[in-house]
Amino acid sequence: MSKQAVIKGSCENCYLRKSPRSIALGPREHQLISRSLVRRFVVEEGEQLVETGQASGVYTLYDGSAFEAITLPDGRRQIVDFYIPGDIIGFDGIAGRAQRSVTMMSSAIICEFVPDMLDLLIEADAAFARHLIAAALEKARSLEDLAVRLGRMRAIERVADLFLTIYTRSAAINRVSYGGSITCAFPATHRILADATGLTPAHINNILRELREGRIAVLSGKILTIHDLPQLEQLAGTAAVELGQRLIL
Amino acid sequence: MSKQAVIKGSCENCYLRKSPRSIALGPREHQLISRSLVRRFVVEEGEQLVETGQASGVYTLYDGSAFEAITLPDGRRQIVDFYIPGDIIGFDGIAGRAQRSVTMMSSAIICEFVPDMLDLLIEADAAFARHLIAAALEKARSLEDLAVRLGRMRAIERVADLFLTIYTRSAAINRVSYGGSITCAFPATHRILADATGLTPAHINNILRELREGRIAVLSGKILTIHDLPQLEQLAGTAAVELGQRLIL
DNA sequence: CGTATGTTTGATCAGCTTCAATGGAAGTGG
DNA sequence: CCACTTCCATTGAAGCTGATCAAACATACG
Repeated sequence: MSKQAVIKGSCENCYLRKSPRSIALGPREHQLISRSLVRRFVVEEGEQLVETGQASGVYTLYDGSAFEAITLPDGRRQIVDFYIPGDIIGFDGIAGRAQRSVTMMSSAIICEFVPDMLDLLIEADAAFARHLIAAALEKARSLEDLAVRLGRMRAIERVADLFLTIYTRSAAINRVSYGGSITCAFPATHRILADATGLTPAHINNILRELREGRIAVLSGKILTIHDLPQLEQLAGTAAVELGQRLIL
Repeated sequence: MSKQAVIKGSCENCYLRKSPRSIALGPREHQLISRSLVRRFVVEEGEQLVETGQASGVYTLYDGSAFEAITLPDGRRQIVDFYIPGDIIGFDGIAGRAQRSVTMMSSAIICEFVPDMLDLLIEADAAFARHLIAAALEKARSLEDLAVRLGRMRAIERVADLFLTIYTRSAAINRVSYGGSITCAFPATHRILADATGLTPAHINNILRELREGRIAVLSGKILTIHDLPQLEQLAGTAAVELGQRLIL
């Protein structure tokens, strides 16, 4: 955690808010958000945002990508969420929770807010409280999907489902390019994929080859390329859905 | 869904609220809750609370036990949550979400509230909004634990972890008896255990035998008996924690 | 009693893990 | 600019965990 930067402008004009899927907020909320912003800083690839057990604030991922993992006493690790630009990190209090960590998959820019910002916003506006509840429930929903993936899918289905999720979420923030094939950023190593799908890196490698040779999807050079979306959807057992609006701080 | 019953008394005096872990509410909240209660009715073992795709209200499980499951197109099923008395069902809108169902594991009594009760309460009181957010985040937290169980634990650890969770949550509502061994209600079939742990009924049976012969825990006659809590905790990789306060509607 | 549902057991097998070794790519210091 | 290091991807052999399938048994229930 390093390199504090100068903050220019207000959060109201944040580029992340330009998205049509960004929930509209009132002037009071904008003011509260801007005032709650503490700093914006860079976290390098591989570094963790919050060291275990430390107090922390609320963050948003301004740019870059990251994952949240839970580690068992013997070192086994389960990745429970991926973060992309615009996502709120730590509003569920990662800091107080042992063995939970957020690690950058690329060099990232983080906005840090004061720890009690959410309380202030809830107090200020019932509509905002509803947005926060919606955000929390959306997190729960995606964790339920993760449970299905881990508990009841075979290896290739798990990877397909993960890829589809990454694609869907990237599309929701306009970070997908459609030039013949669909491509979006996903700087995950095989180990990261393994820890996200409950598999081993060796087997992930087999699955990726299978997807590559089937001309379904390729992960290479930190870029996910989807050649055959219908087939990916069939493997995942779900169609790629358009995501609804989401809260941007 | 059947047998509508007469409702006597207000929610303020609900027996579920007697627990020391029940979050204290103000008079206005009590009034709003009581007024939002539509009916109380019985759902029989094996029946589902919400048929897929139907509109529904918000419920609490007044008595009995249930599970929430997600079903894949080909019939594979993952149980993502268990419910015990006092739990709120459907505040995340199970009704609108395909392939999601809540099934009773025993004959159960359900309190149904009006669908927009939560909005009313959020509007009425910021403190209540915070409780709801806390409840949603607690749900997310337990789903993260589920992900670890499914993704990174071996079979016996998964079952031990599940048993520990059931015990911890039962203890939080005073539904555990400590007579030499620890016992609490858990009317799950092997198939239910299998769908909760990502295993098969046949293998669940092997694991239960192992736990039984190791004098660690026994599941028999809808009762979970824990003979050796420390060993169960070691298998699960966690100590049984005392749960904090929770919202009772 | 007969039926349905759940439990128990065994044989066989597949999917994924484990372990080990090789190769490639990117970064670092001389 | 090269040698060195390090991390990651790739591959293969062997083995284990847990799945699958099938059948017998127990239990509850109408």
